[in-house]
Amino acid sequence: MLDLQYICDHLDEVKANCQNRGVQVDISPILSLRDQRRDFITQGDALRKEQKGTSGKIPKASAEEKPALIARGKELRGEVAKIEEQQKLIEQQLYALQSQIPNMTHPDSPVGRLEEDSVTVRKVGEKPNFDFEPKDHVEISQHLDLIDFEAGRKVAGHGFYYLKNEAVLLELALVQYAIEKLVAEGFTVTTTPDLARDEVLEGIGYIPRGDETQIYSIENSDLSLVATAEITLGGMMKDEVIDAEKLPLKIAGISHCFRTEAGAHGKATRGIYRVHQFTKVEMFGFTAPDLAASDEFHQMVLRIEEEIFQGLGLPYRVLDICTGDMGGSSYRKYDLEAWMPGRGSYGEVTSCTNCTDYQARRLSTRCRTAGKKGTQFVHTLNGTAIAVTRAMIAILENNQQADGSVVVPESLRKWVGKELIVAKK
RNA sequence: GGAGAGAUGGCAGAGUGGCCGAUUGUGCAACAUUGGAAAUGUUGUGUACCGCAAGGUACCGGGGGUUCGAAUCCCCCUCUCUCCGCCA
Repeated sequence: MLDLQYICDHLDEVKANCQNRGVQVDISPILSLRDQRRDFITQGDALRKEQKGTSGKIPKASAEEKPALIARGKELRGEVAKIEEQQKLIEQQLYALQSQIPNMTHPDSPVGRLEEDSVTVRKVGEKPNFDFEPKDHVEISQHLDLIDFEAGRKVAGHGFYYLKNEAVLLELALVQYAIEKLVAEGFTVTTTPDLARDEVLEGIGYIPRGDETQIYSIENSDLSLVATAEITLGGMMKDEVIDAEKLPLKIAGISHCFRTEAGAHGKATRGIYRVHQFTKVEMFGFTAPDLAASDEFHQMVLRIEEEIFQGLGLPYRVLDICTGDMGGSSYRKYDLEAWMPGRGSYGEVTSCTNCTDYQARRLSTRCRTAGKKGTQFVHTLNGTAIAVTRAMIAILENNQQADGSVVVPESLRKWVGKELIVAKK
């Protein structure tokens, strides 16, 4: 979330930003809530001060004075409790309102509401020229016996699937390929929990357990299945104070991602494009709290994402995502969309986001700079290295041959163990 | 799963109802001393919130309770360690 002081001092900018982001929220009560909160704190502090003074006098007081002091102490206890309760109520309202306000936006981000308002920064790679009618990944995987949708539906329902045969090798190869790259780039690699506490989800900007939640939650617990390792990686430094000299922290994680995809019915539901579970390698960064540092990190993450797809030989385009299409935590966001011949269009395969201090404030992840007083909230960034299902669609569809076989990208062959995936007999 | 021990400031480690936001050691910083260093000495050294400031309030794993007053007493939870059992 945004800093309360900042919101109050920049009311008009924040309002305009909400407008650009397509977030409907009336932020005008915030000033009065802020003032009420301050009054309760001031009153509470004064009462507690008197309380301390009163109880402090008791051991030294004479027998005659004591009863009056004790009586006053009792009174004060009640008053303090009353004020604290009111303060808590106001703070809940304040928190609820503050949580609805999205992050501020990079001045260069395109303003717009729709996907189409995002700007294509560049296109890289050549789309394949087929001298036959290209199939989509569902047909290809049926022909090559790579994905069992039927079994997935039977066992876990629509949106679940079994990878089979070379698809399994491809998943493992993609993960290995991404991890090898990230180790070379100086990332600390991890495997993360696939579940996280709700407060961590909220800190990152997800809303578990709401009506429109995208999150699977575990009953009778405060745990939810993660929608991305961004959650578990960002949560790693919750409540920590990092020495500024150690920044930036570059951490990557392998996790499974679970999404209910509520409200996505009828929207590209064919195949493994939109599924309830997939495997992903994610990058995460904690940087010093200044825009120069986090912008630089953001560009690095984008560069790595592009190099990963260049290394796979897949054509893609880079989008500078418009204000209406980024999440609440985002300050700036780029997506990579790979060419997917089966759909005849580009499909999102990665995204990378600079969240500035928006997530860090709620997670209370701070840094200490030598010579600077106090602590500051760090900046956080995240980006996809490989989302296995989406990458696999692009590989199968772009590398298909006239005879129905699929060429394995050269960079994956050492793990897949073959150059060509052909139909089984 | 069973039994026990514990959680205090960067770290170590006192503190069992008021004089404790917290003894002390250590680490760190500044200064003094020195040709320079070691050693030594002095001073300082947490975070958050409210306030223009002076200052104030909160925080001893987390939450609740008892009390005029809680690091200290009571209840619940979490985590760590040791032992036993079980297990991929």
